[in-house]
Amino acid sequence: MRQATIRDVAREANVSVASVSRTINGHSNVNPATRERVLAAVRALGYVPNAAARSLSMALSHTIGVVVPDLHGEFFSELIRGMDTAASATGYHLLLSTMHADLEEARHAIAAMNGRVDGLIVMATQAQPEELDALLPASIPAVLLNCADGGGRPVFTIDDRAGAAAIAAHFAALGKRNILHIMGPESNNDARDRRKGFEEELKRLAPSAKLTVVPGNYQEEAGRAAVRDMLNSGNKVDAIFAANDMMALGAMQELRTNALDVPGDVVVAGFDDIPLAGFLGLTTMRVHMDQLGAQAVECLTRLLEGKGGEERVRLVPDLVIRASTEKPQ
Amino acid sequence: MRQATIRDVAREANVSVASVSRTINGHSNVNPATRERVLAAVRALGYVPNAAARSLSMALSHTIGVVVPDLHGEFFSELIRGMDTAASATGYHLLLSTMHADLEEARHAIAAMNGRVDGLIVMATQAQPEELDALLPASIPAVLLNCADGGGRPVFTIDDRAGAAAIAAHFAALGKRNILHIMGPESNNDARDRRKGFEEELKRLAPSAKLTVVPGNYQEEAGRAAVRDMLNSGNKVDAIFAANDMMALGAMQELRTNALDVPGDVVVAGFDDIPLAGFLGLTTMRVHMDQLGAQAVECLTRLLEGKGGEERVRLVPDLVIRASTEKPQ
DNA sequence: TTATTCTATGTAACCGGTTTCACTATTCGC
DNA sequence: GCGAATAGTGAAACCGGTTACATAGAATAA
Repeated sequence: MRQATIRDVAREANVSVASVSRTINGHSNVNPATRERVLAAVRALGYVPNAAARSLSMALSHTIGVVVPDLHGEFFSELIRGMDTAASATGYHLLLSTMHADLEEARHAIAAMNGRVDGLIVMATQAQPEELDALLPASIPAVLLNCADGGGRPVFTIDDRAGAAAIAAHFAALGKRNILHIMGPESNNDARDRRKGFEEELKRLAPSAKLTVVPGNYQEEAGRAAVRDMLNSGNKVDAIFAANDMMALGAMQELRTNALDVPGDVVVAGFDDIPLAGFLGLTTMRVHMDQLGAQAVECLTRLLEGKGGEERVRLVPDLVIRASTEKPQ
Repeated sequence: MRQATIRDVAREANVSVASVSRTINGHSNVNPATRERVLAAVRALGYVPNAAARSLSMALSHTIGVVVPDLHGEFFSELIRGMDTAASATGYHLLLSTMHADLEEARHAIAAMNGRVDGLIVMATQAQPEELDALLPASIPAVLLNCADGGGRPVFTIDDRAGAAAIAAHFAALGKRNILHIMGPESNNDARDRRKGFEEELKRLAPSAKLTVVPGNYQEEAGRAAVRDMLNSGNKVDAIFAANDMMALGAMQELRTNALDVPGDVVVAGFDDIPLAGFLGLTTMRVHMDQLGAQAVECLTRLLEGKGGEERVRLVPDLVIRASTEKPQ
């Protein structure tokens, strides 16, 4: 069955399309009697305005384009949930494209959004600032997520350095002085920032502390391997900070397998606060992806309404202290 | 900066808009020299076709509208990931709306998609078939997720009954005869199906078994409470099937708190296979939300291309046997 | 050579809305 | 009771694409 158009409604109600449009959009200068006739016709025909036509003629779609990489697990859904909540609160919709790896795909995704979205939210963890800039159309506003540099565009990031620094402060306060950091992939911005933040804060608060950094890949097994190597080398650390929870959990398990007590002999902390961390009592930094998404959307809608310019927000994660660094009372 | 339009390109290349359009869309009847001039103009102006205009004139958007409830945790992201992968493989985009609770919101979300999408994928766990039918426009195809009845439309569901039956079979094979089922919310279709599938299969395979069913709400605490009640009542069950993993984990913890061995004294199984389940050794049914999403998209694209009609697919979850029902070797 | 096909291109209508502008019929001020 | 302001309405242009149709010129057939 063909969808009724505004002209069908106009014919049915014996008015012009202009009157129908005015009625639909709640303009004031419509006679109540006319309005009623139009609304009756709308109901009778089951008329629903065509969003593409409206976008075209108004040059406005009330839609936000979202381009994100293939995030794993909770993060993705929390980010989207946060965006969606903020967007629907202000009457916006979300056009979603996930971007698997390469930039060419991102370019294509963004091109396909031209005309359908009023603004863009782009998360490109690995892209270089200048690549990213070439990607984004100059014609519509964009907000970036988790980027080092936005080239004049608002950027919202998780403050990995501050988060890692909080762990360093926690370790320092506990009096730990021989510390192991299991890093994430070197290519990853987050991983580098977490290392840097941790290292700097530790040096500041406990200059005498010894810090060993070993590579990892965000997988549980990397945490295990790091602990095994540590034990084999005879290096007796008293605290471990892994760049994410999965590695921290691996490390914790391996320590216990080797009859070391956590937190008695070694304290362990991670980053992210995945659900498992709460269940297994891992101290970690809680990252609020939903807030990140919501704030990005709010910033973009502000931009779309002409108010607000560049912004640079770093969302600081919360330190969640659990049994892995604190003796049970 | 204003986006270049097709007329700008036509002027720049000294041709008509028709030639530009033909070049862009790869029609054959364009002179190579003209094509080159057009492509040069496109590059010079940074022209990107306006998707809204194209949708309008072709009555085709290459976009799929997705309306899903606010799913918790992994499910949402896996579902979307599955859809996105399948969609982008066939050149489609995803316009997402999450629907918090009420139908009015769903109606609004669907109305806003009119003209923007070629088809719909709708998941409405609580809506009645007739309500749902009234919601969906007759003008575009739709595929339903997790619905009892599609009223002629394709339906893709997780086969909760078969999944629950698999647990029943597992328990029966283990020789368990005094069994507790912790249900999900009564209002929930999934919860009712899981109970039904479990009950029926158990009756079939072990008619002598005694089954107690207690209410729950999918929260961890409900699992704990159910075990406490069970212990207080003196009912000595030897197997517990909770309608989801969180309740199963709560039950498992409470059993161990009360010095009961899992799986020695009581075996425990859940449903969903959340990441925690793997970590804590909980036997459960693995639900493949990504496959559900991907298959729904593939079905819809088939529908959009005119091939394929009604379909009813039940995706059977996999039984994953872990330490909570099986003695370690 | 002339009639006929074919290729390449342009003109203009159309998709379904919004909105400017012109116009008529009121209502208001005096 | 008359001119001015105002409310209500419709015709038509426009948004940026696609495409049916017309047409001119070149290639082919007779």
